[in-house]
Amino acid sequence: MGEQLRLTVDRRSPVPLYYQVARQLEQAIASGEVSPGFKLDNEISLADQLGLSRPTMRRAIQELVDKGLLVRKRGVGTQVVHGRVHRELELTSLYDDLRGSGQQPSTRVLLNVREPATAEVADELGIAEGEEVLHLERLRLADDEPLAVLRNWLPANVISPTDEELEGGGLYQLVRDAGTHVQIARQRIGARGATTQEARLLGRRKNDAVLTMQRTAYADSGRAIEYGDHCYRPEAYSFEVTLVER
Amino acid sequence: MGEQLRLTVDRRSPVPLYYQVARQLEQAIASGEVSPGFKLDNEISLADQLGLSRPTMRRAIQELVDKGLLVRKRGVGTQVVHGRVHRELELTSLYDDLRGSGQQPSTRVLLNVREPATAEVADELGIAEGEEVLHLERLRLADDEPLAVLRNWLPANVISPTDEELEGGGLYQLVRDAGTHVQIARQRIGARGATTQEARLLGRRKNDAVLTMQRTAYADSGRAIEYGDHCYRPEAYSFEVTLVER
DNA sequence: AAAGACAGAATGTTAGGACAAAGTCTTGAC
DNA sequence: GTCAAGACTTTGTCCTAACATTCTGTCTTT
Repeated sequence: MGEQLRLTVDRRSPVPLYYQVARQLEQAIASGEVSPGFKLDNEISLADQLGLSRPTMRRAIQELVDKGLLVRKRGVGTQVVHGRVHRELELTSLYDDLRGSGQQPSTRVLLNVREPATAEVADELGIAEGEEVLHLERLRLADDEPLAVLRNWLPANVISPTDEELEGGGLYQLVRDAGTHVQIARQRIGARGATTQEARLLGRRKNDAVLTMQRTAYADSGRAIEYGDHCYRPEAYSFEVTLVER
Repeated sequence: MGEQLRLTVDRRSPVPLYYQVARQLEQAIASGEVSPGFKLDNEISLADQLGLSRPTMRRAIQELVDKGLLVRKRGVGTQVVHGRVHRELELTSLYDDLRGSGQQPSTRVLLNVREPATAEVADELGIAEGEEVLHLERLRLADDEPLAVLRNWLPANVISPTDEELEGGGLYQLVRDAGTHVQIARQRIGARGATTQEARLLGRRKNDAVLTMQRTAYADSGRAIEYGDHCYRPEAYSFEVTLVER
């Protein structure tokens, strides 16, 4: 297969050079322009071809190694990994994920109130028990099929959304629009039997298996922004993770 | 809190300098020697203190930023993140995870045979249907409590373990001992009701919720090394993931 | 013919310097 | 007193350069 990687960089662009190269490489792999096992030219040669220094070229490659798309071996070279490539578990909202995969997401707001934080919520958010928090409960649907029950608690001053705003998009979009940058999130993924309420909302029976996810998200200031306790219909949703040995 | 970070490097060690520094920083954070919100000295000053160049110091810090332990902001500095720090989902075996957390892992071998690959297994391993594979089924216990049912398929020539070897440790250890380096793995995490057999093994009832994980692992050669289909008792096990916005 | 020595090729680590961009704080003008 | 301009601090990007380490294949020797 006459594979030939053609990369370019635009030095007038404000986008970092290593980032430009990484995205093009990623695109070439995702589109199948280069197939699994394809061996890249060595770093120095690639850098020369693009008029870059080796560290910059190396950084671009490293990005994709970290993502699990390329494999490097000392003394040998760099190859495109074998096996299917799929979308990563990223810091995106379920809403955006669904739209990205061609489904039609929608939201039903079940609860949108302010209340004092319970001990559990206060602990997760790192605030005092009883402090006011925004409590949201939403039912997320994909193509009008119930997919997940989303329960979230946010410190009082992060956002004050109307029901309409909640129905029009994802929670993270609202947080970003409010000028808060979500930097890091910790998730715990598990399973349990559905409660009566969850079963009713998801169209299942009580104690049928549901996939659960608890998440605490932090802003770049280090402050906790959101605690979420979600449960998903397992036939319709699963999490994917790629692990790379460094 | 009289916090003072004391780092050292050993230039005679074959361990890379950035790695030495990263591990010490990680240790200091994990042990609580520096508390959340602690502001590190700037990169140049830290590099000077250790007699390192700025790129090396920067790389050490980057490692921890990627792990979600530190947060950097341009013009401001680098801080230890708020919130609890817990063990990462890494490319380690369940066996090692359990031992690391102070529990006593054990294994009961249910099946250890060679058989022709089914279509599903062949597809996951990237081999031809009907090609010989090693098929393992194990029950993993923690402190004599059943924890997970582990089903694995490996290409025929990777390992040939005895039941005793399987009972003495994790699968990945055997693969490593055979000289194969596991480089990357893709995992899909979901949930479903337990089958009759799983329920019996795990001490649950049929259709009780179990947490499931399907994994395909690849060697650094790009060849698939293992396909696993595991299910866990959800009260006893969950997956943790840290997501970092870059 | 097989085993070991050696050279070549590729990535891994480290150094040191320069400038850019973003956030914070001080200073000065109104 | 308030607001804006500018100085300063700190991380972000990029460069050149050198040497180390590991793997592969070849060539020599036995």
